[in-house]
Amino acid sequence: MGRYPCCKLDIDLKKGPWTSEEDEKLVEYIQENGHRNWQLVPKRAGLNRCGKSCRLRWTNYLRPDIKRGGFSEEEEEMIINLHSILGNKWSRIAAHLPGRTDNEIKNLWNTHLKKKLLKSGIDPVTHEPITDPNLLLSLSNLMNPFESVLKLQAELTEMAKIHIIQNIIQVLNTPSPPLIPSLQENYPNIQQCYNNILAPLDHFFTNEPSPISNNLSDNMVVNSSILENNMINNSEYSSLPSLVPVTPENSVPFDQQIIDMINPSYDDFDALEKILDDEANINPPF
DNA sequence: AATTTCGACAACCGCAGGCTA
DNA sequence: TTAGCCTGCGGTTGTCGAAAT
Repeated sequence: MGRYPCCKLDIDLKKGPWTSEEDEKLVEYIQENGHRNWQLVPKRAGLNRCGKSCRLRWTNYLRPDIKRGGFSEEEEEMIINLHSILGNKWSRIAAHLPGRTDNEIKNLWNTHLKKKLLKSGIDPVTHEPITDPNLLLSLSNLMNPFESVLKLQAELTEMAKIHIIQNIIQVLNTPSPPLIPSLQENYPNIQQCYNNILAPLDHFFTNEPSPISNNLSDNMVVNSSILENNMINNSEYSSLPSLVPVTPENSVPFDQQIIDMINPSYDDFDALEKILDDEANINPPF
């Protein structure tokens, strides 16, 4: 039954890098006899290697139709496109690139293309734009470990703040029974809401002196125009988690928190942070 | 100049499915 | 029919040269 014993039973077989003499022997033998049975190849070629090792050396390095040298831009693009369709099916990808081996493509992917995509903000697994904060953090570490972490933290903070303001707008636009009757009466449309509530809030997110308070944290450096653009134009804004109504267990009414937030007597940023914390507990943005 | 770290790539390992004596 | 080898494949490791310290 079965075939010849497997070569792995032979413990004296050589491993590791091939010498030029071994290469010569293997090439010479295959050119004369072919390689119908890889287990016989090393024995008949006079090599102290297993058939599997010979096969790999031939298919990945010695084959005459192998294209040596670096990959062109076109080849790299093709690999990326094929990978987005086929995934880690290296042999199937290699079939579309004459002269390239699956091993070569796999190595190129792991050493170059993965990083290239990450730097472009593309997830190398899904080929979609990166949205996972953890992945973004990894990417940041890859590019500029210290500076980028601070930048990313600022961006995440900005997103959280935008989320809060989105919720404020949503509350103000909620039809009857209104969640915040007093505010809705005072600001019946979105423009008025912005003029009277959000515009003053801009000062919370800039490093300019605020007419409301002079005691704002220097860390709040989010540009108000970015904030506005995000609120009005950014499609991601609409994908933020939906508002969870404040429950009676929250001791401070939500409208009172907003009023407190824009009140000139408000002398610290703690309340806004409290709202941010509450929001995070109720409905974490990520 | 010596040593360490990093990147690229060749080679190996182990598994799954196919094949054959 | 079936035991067990063969082949292909994807993941992982090892080696070596270049760059950095």
